[in-house]
Amino acid sequence: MKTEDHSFLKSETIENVSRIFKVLADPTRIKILYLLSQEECNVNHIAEVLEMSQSAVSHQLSMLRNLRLVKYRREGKTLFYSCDDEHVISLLKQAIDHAEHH
Amino acid sequence: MKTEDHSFLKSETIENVSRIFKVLADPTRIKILYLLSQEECNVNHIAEVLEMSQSAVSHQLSMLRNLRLVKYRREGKTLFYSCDDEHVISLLKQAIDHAEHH
DNA sequence: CATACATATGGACATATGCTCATATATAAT
DNA sequence: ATTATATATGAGCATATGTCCATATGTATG
Repeated sequence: MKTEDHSFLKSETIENVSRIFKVLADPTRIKILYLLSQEECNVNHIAEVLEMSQSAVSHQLSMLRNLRLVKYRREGKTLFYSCDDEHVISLLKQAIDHAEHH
Repeated sequence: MKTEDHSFLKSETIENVSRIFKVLADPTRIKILYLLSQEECNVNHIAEVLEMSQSAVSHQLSMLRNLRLVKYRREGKTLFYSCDDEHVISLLKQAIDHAEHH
């Protein structure tokens, strides 16, 4: 196989792929996304369930929002977050499956 | 849905999932793994094709070796690396697909 | 308008990560 | 043994990341 025969990835593609996996590479975000894949949650609920500070959760949600991986709806003072990217959840669940069954 | 109804992830699972995605989160490793998914390569070839230093490539291969994502065979002075985890390659290719077709 | 509650955000700090540089190891050939 | 080639590795450094702390913003209620 010669060098010319490679199918190279566009650097834009590489950056996007990297971005997806970076999100999924942090234990906290894994927990948040997995939780949200099961049910819509408000911020304090996430913080309590995952035993994290409100601030830490909010910072992570901010990131997930910017990347369009979660969305939210408001109900009074409360924001309910939920998943907004089925494909990323699919990647996550596959990895979980793989990790659990070794 | 009550807190008790959640199916929680074991912390060991979370760590393993995180480990998988951390590997895939770096552009350099994405390129290396994608290249190796196409053909078996020796270290210098990888360095040339990806325009990286031999040292940088070798460090990354060391990591990928420790995580059993790549294997190698020796031919004289030369080491030929190839992929050794089909599941991780599958995750990578899905993400590439997703990133390319937006 | 004052207060309380829910969430967001900016700055600081500690840790992790990936690269470079220099050097070590391994193998082959002379 | 000496030299050349291929790869590995340790130390150091610059950048990125995730959390805490303090504070700001937004919304409802009295």
